[in-house]
Amino acid sequence: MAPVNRTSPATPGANLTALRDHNTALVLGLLRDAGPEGASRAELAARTGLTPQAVSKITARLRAAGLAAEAGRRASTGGKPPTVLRLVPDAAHAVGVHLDRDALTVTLVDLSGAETATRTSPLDLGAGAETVLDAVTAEVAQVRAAAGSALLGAGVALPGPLDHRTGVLHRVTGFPQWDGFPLRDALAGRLGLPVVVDKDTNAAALGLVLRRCVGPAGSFAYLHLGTGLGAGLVLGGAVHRGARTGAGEFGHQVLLLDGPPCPCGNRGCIEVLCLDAVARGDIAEAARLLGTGAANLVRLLDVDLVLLGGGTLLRDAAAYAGGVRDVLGDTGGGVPVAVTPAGDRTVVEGAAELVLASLFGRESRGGLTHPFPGTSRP
Amino acid sequence: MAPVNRTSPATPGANLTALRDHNTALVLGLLRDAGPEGASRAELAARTGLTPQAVSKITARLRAAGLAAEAGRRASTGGKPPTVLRLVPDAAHAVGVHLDRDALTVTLVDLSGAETATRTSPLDLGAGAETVLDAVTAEVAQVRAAAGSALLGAGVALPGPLDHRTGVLHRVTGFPQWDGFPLRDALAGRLGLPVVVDKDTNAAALGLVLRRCVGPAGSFAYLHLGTGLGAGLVLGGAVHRGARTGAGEFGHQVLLLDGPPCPCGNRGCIEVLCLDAVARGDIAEAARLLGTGAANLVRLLDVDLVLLGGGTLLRDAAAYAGGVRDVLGDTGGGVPVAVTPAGDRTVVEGAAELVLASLFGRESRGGLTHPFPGTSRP
DNA sequence: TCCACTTTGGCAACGCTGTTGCGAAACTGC
DNA sequence: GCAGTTTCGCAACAGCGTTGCCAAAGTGGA
Repeated sequence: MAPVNRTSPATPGANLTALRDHNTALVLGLLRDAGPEGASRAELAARTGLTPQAVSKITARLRAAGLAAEAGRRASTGGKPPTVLRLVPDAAHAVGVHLDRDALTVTLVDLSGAETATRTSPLDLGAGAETVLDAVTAEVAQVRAAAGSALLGAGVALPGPLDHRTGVLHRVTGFPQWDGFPLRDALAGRLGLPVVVDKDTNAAALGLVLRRCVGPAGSFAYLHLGTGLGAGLVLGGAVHRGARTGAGEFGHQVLLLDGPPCPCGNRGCIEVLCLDAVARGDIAEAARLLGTGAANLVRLLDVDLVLLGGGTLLRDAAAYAGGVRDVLGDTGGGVPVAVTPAGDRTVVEGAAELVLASLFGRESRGGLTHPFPGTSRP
Repeated sequence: MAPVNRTSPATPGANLTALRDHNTALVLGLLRDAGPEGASRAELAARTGLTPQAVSKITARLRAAGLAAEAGRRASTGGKPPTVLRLVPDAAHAVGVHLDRDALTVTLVDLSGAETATRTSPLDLGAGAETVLDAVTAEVAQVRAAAGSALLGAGVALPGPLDHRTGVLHRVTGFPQWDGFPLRDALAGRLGLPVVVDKDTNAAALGLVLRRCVGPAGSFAYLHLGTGLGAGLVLGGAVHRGARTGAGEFGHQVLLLDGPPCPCGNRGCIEVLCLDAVARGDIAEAARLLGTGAANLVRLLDVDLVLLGGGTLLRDAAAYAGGVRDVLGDTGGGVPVAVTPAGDRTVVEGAAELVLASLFGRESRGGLTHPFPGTSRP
C-alpha cells in the first residue's frame, strides 16, 4: 500500500503525511497572503486554529527549506514583541504561458506571484502544433534566464474546450486541428518541466483567487469578454472545473429563447447577442446583456463577487462595469462588480498560478497538496 | 487553544482528531453505501487508500460504538475468505420534516436512510409560526415513538430563501410573515433535539447524494418543479449552497430577454414561462423550457447528471424527462436525465439526511465531520 | 494427502503528527 | 523594580496511521 495516497481513490483517506502537507500548505498560503508585511507565529496560529507550538514546528520546516524567513519584529502589544515571518518570494519561480488566438504571452513569476519578466509576441494559434510549440519553447527559454532559483513548472492557459486533468485539448473553438493533441505532455517533454494546462478563464479565476479578490472560502465569477465570452467560476475558494473541465461555458447560455442562431448550434446564446451588440458599437446593450447573464449566474450560484475582464471588455471597462452593475443592482441582491485588477495580464498571471496553487493549498476542492521539495517527509 | 478546531477559522488547520474523524466518517460512509451486502476490511482499505491495518482499527472503533457489525463471510477468492462488515442501521435514527406550502410531511429514517415511519398532513404555511410549530411538534412526537434508539436530530426542509448556517428564514416566497424567524432555534427548543434547516431543493439534492445517484466526487443538478421551480446543486460530491444559502435560484433564470414579467421583478424568468405552459396544459413546451434551462446549467457547471422531481413534474414524469432529454441530447453533450428515484418523498428523505450527512463525511466541502458519540476521542 | 501459495486480518513496535506543560525572553505599566 | 502580558521554544506526551510479522483459512497442483 502506498504510503502517500495522493492519486488513489475517489474519496481519499488521509494519513499523517497528508495532514502535515495540508497544514504546511495552509501556513505557506497565509504567509503569501500576508505579503511583505508578514505575519507572526501567533497570528498564524490564530488563523489556522492550530496551536502556537504546531505553527512553530511548521514554520521551522519552512525556514529550513528556504521558503520563509524571519524579518524583524513588530511593536509590542503589551508583551514580548512578535517576530515577523515572511515568505521568501525568490525561493522558487513559475512560468505562465497564455496561448491566445493571435498572441502568445509568457511570464515568469516568483512565489509571491510578482512578475519578474513578461514577453508578448504575435502568434497564429492555427499554424500547427510544431510551429506553436516552437514559439512557446523559444519564449519560455528567454524568460527562464531571469529565474535565479528553482523553476517549479509551467502553466498554460488557452481557449477551451480541453481536459485539465490529462492536459489533452479538444476541439478548440475555431481551431479544430488541435482536437486530441496532448499539449501537456508534449510541452513537458520540450521544456523539461512539469506542465499544467487549463482553460484561459479558469486560469484567470485561479490567479484572482491568489490575489485574494475574495476570502479563502469565498466565491466569485470571472466573466471574460474577448473574441468570445466565457467564465471562470470559483466556488468555496476553489476553481470549479466540472468533471470534464467543461464548466464555465457562459457564452452559450441561452438568453433569448428561439433567438438568432449561434455557430454552436443553439439559438439566442448570450455570446451571439453580446458580440452582435459589440459589433454594432452598442456597448450599453452589450453590457446589459452581460449583466443579465451575470444576474442569472449570481442567482444560480450565490457568488460573492463578479469580476470582469478580457480584451474587448477592457477597452471600455468602465462602461461595461457600470452596465453590469445596473442590472445586478436591480435584481442581483447588490453583489459587487469589479474589473480585474490584473488587466490584460489576468490570464497569463493565472497561468503561472496553475503551478503555484498546489503549494498554497488552493487546488480544486478535496485536491490534496503538492508539497514543496524539502518540506515533505524526510 | 481548543483541542478540536471545528468552528474556528475560515480555512482550518487539521489536527489528529480531525484526521481521525475524517477517516472514521469516510469508512462509515462506505459501509452505508455498501448497503446490506456489506464490505470487507480489505475492500474498505482499497477504496479509502488507507492501509488494511488502519481500517481494522477504525472498524474496531465503529463496532465498539455499535455502528458496525460483522455479518458472516464471503466466498474465498483464493485465500482466506473476507469477513463482511455491515452498517447497523438501527444504531441511530433521524427525523425529516418537509414544510411545504400546503402540507407537512414528517418521516423517521434509520442510519441507512430507510424510512421507518412517515406521516403526511395538510398544513397552511401561512397560518403563523405558533400554529405551524405546534403541528410540527405534534407530528414529530408521533413519529419519534417508532425510534428504538438514539435520535440524532431533526432536519427541516422548506421553500427558501433562508440561511442554512443560522437556521433563520428570510422572505419565504408567498409567506412574508416568516421573514427573520429563527426556525432552527425555535424548533430545537420545542423538540429538545438538534435541528438543521435547509431549502427544500438542497435537502432533496443531499438525499440524492446519499442515495448514490452519482459517485462520491460527482456532480448533478436536481430540478424541482412544484408550485415553483428551483434547483439543488451538487458539485464535487457536496451540496453547493453559496455564501447565503441563495444558490439554486433556477426558477428566476432569465431565458427570454424582455419576456413576460415575473412576480420577482424580472422579465422572462424560466419559472413564469414554464408555469404558464403548465397552466395551458402544454407539457411539451414546459419540458422544452425546462430542458433549455437545464442545458444552460449543464454547460455552465459541467454536471454529470440531471435529476427531475417535484409534484407538478411527477404527475407527468415521463413526458418531462423525455422533453428535457431531447433538448439536452442536442446541445448538452449527452448528459443523462432521470426522474428522482424517491418520488414525492425526495424532499422529506433529504431533510432527514441533513442530520445524517455529517456522520458520513458528506457535509459541504471543507466542512469537517461531526463524529458519532463513542467514535470520537475518549 | 500434502505442500506451496494467496488472501485476510490482528498484534506489537514504530515514526511522526499535533498537543501539553513549563519556562525563558522581552516588552508595558504601575 | 516588580507584576503582568505576550511570544515562542524545549521536552515529554498521547494518539494517529504505518510497518513488520504472524496466524488463520481458503485454493490449487503434485
